[in-house]
Amino acid sequence: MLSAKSQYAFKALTYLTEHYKKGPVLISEIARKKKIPLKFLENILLELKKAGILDSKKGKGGGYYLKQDPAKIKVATIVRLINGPIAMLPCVSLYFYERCKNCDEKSCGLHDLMIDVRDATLEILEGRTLKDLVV
Amino acid sequence: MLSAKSQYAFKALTYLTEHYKKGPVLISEIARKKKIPLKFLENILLELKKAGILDSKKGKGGGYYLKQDPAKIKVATIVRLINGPIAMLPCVSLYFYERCKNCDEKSCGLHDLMIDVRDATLEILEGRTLKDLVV
DNA sequence: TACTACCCTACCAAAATAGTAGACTTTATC
DNA sequence: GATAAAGTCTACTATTTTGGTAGGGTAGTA
Repeated sequence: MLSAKSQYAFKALTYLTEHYKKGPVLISEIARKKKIPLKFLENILLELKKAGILDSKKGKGGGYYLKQDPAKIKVATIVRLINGPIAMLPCVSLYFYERCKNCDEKSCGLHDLMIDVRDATLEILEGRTLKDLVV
Repeated sequence: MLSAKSQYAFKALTYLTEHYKKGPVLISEIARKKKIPLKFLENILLELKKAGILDSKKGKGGGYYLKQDPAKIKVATIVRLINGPIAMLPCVSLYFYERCKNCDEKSCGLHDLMIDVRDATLEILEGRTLKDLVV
């Protein structure tokens, strides 16, 4: 399941997508409109900025805005960033790989199955962008 | 990600699948062979028994065994039982549905996306059984 | 230079996860 | 029927993750 943090991130990003190219948006405005705890949202937006998804302007008239075209920001990227691995097992994760304890990957049926699940999931998450989230 | 508990459950079930129709298997044997903490495994097997997946025999010569044909036990069933929801959002879960806070499901892009992810995942998890986990 | 708004570190509480303890019950077999 | 084997059950504890808060620092703009 996506964490609350991830859901907040998507709500904020959706809001910023709707305001793309319309100047910086205040954290407090996003928090109010999307009903997200203000300080928690600050952390999330800062994280997205450090990852290169958002940029910000300080001082009066400042705020956050999308650094790239929302049609170029994949949903998969956001999930990995805020929520962590997409795969159901560490040993089949592309970006967070860890070897399994006590399980030979070459002869593990669960391993093979979870690769299929991962690929099916990625096919969707890699193919959709923030733009697709706005209806 | 699947919890450690879920991974233990699958290891144990795989072992029992390999011993299907060969009489009861000791908890301690499974724990030793699959390197699972004994008491933790006890809880897991008991849970699987209460759910109707396993059955057991008490006393000397006792142990656990699969109640049904491993080719008829879906992976999805086990995941739901031990790990919980398969969907990435409560509002798109078939078995653990909960309404979203502050999100109208009819106009939520994330909602629609996650339904697609859920269906792609289920297509695989509902189609494979314990038998498929044994290579 | 004062105000605004993001930046940053640290902290805290609650919930979920992982694992343990120990007493109890049932059953096979000698 | 005694005994030992083996699952049953309740409860507890420790650790990690998650969700959220506090408050001062820093930079930009008018």
